[in-house]
Amino acid sequence: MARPREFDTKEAIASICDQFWSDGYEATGIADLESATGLARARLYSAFGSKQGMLCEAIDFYLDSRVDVLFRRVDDGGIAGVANFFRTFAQIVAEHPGRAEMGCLVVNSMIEFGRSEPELVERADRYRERVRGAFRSALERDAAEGRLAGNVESLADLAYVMLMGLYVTVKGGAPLEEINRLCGIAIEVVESWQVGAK
Amino acid sequence: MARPREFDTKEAIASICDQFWSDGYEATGIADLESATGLARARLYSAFGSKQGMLCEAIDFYLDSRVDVLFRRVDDGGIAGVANFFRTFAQIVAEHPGRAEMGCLVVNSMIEFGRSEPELVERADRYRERVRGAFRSALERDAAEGRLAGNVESLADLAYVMLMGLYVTVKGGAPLEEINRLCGIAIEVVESWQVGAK
DNA sequence: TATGTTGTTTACCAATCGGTAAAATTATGT
DNA sequence: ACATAATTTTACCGATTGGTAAACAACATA
Repeated sequence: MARPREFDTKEAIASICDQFWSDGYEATGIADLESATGLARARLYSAFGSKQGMLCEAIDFYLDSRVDVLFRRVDDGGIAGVANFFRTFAQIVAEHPGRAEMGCLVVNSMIEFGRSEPELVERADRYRERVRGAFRSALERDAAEGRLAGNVESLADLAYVMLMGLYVTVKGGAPLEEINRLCGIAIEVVESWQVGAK
Repeated sequence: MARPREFDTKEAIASICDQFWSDGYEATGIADLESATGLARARLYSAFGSKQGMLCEAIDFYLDSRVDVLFRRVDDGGIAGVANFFRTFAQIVAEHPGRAEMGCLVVNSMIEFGRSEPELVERADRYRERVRGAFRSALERDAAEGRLAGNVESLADLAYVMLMGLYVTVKGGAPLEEINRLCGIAIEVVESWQVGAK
């Protein structure tokens, strides 16, 4: 019941998210966030409290938008859905190298902060749960019909750990051919889970 | 033919390495490096040129000491050597959580810098080559005697990508049981490469 | 012992860091 | 129209950032 905000909070968070995502937390100054959002620092602080607070909101936004969009098609795609996920991954790296080199905001933040900030550890936990959950529910469909050779949870974990390895490798600037090879291997591994595949 | 250094350069680099390793590049200030080495900033700069120069030397030291020591036993250990590597990894996480949470200096640096610094990209390349090379040469022994079910390079790549995924997960503060589960899966995968294992 | 060369010490730099106090502005409820 | 409560604006803060210039000290050679 007073003067309303003149800017859209979600929009600001989206810009902040992109900034942290592409440059990392420590490497981005408040000035970078000002120019990314077009808002003066005092406005950012009155809305979000602190730089860490901005990161938390950015990660929440990232989880609710980017991550969810990325994994929604995996959720009920079966083994093929998981394999296609890695195919899409390779495709994005090939076609949008700039975006691919940003890696994953959560992975980047996990490495920058380690377990020093509980609020971030909790978000990292949620992230892992979402990723593994997507792979799990995808595989469960095939498992229910006896088409999966192996344990759902273990194979979902394996898919998760391969994906994390890929993120690190891409961010590390590995040549495209290497990324393609690694994605190909991941796809082979996933497809070998079909009963009678091997 | 002039005044000699009063400190051991290697020792200083080792301390600098530990500092960057545990706190990351951006998060460590020159003051931290001063107290880590016991040397005044001007001495560090006269010896190493710049903060980035210190990181480069730290990574070189890390590659020549830590990484090499870690993988020397893998080099000719066969499938069992690779499996034991992951067993040792799980053991270190369980027994020395503090050290484990530091992750890997090269992985951490890859994520912090991306491909923005060519000198670091080159070192990241060397790192990946060393890791994959260790897994490859380990597997080649068994492959030569027909005990390996699969392609050496692909399986070495898979071992590499799983290891990277583990580093990320550990650094992200995942609970010990989760790490143990993931390591167990990696071990199962590796051991399934023996002919007649499955 | 004089000199050139290097390392060490001390003090310092401009720039940037994250963060904030207070005044000015504006929509809303009455 | 007026008071109220929130936002926006402007200007600013002390602390820290990475980095350096210059005086001083130790060694090798001549």
